[in-house]
Amino acid sequence: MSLFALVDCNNFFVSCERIFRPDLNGRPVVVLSSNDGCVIARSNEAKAAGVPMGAPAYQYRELFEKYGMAIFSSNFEIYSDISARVMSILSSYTPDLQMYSIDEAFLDLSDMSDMPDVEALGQKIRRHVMKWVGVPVSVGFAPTKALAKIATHIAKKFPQRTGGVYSIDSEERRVKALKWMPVEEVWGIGRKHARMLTDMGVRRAYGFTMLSDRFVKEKMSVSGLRLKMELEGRSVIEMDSIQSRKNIMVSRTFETPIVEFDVLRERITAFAATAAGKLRRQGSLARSLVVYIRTNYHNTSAAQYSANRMVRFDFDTNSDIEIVKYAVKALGEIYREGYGIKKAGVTLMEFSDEHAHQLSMFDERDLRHIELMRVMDRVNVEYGKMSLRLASQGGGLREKLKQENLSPNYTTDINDIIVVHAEE
DNA sequence: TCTGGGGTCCTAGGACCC
DNA sequence: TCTGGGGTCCTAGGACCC
Repeated sequence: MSLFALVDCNNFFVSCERIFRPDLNGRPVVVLSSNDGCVIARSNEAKAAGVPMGAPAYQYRELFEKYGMAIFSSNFEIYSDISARVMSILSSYTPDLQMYSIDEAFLDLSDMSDMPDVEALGQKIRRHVMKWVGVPVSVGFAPTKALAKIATHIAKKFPQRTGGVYSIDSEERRVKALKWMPVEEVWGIGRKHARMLTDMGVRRAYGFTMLSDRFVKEKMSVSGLRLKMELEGRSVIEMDSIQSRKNIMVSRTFETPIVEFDVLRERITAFAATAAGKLRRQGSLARSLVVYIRTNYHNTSAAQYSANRMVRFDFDTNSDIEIVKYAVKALGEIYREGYGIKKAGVTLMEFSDEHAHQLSMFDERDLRHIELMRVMDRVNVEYGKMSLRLASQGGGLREKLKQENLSPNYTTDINDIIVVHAEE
């Protein structure tokens, strides 16, 4: 019998900001996307005030004002750091941990020698994370990942009754949960499929599991079928760990569209260099990349253009210099004069392990790059990001980003470390 | 005037090869 | 006149996730 726990941080980005601003507990808080464009995290109070997920910030200024909401620009340096601390605590419960996203992880407890008292275990995890990191979490237990998702959903939705921990550990609870769960909130059923299902009169997860396998597969492909099996209690969803990611993407939306090739090249260069740095940090080499550019699709009156180009390298590499060279080449092939490019990005693909890599006789990799990159990464850790960079990448990633409400990097930048005033 | 960034998986069609 | 079938790669798009 399989058993999974899903641990999910509550309103994660907001909770991160509150660690350093405890005065904001109980007050409405929102966190905005890059460029301060739209809302990507809300406290319970902000949700209650009617701020939807993904809301464009400019449309909600009045509401923010009315409720005296605290507004933060997103600070992913802090969030990643807090996330790593939470994950490290969770991994002390089982080595079989799959970080599913920045704020949640599945713990595979199937191999535990004796069946744990899940209620007690869940509470222990909650206290542990709260005490050592200061982030509230919800915990759900179930025999499959999709059911554990629902269990966590229930724990979060009814904190008073569940104490933040819920377990789907009997057929009775499974059916009860599915009969309660709205179909559009089920993990794996998105807008399109939810619409199709409710149009047919299927409004709850339970109704979805009553459909025929054939129908589900035809309309929702094998992913839909796997989901159905999971909801029925058969564990079939496997997940790779975050360490074996298949792509690394760096992209940005520009505040003002970019028309000139030289400006665009500078941005693409910065994206490629940032992606290469991430690649080195996870100890991988890449074999290919995709560069994409597109105009603003919200602006329907302007001429639209979007394109992407894949290039395969002559050899596996993680050098800024090589990767930037290929990215600029790809950009050159898709660039068209006269379009205002609103968003662009670089994705690295086809990874291999840096250390397992065998130098072939025909390997054209310039070995001097390896040492150069090592030095560059070291300098940047010691003296701050972007201290050392390629001349062609301009001001780097943050250039032209609007971030009016950015919090300091309390935990990751020595200059921003929190100061405690002690009184006698 | 303003609308994120980073991922995964699946399917279908065309090119090309034998 | 007749005009296969299987495999792989690439591209593009759709749907979903947090």
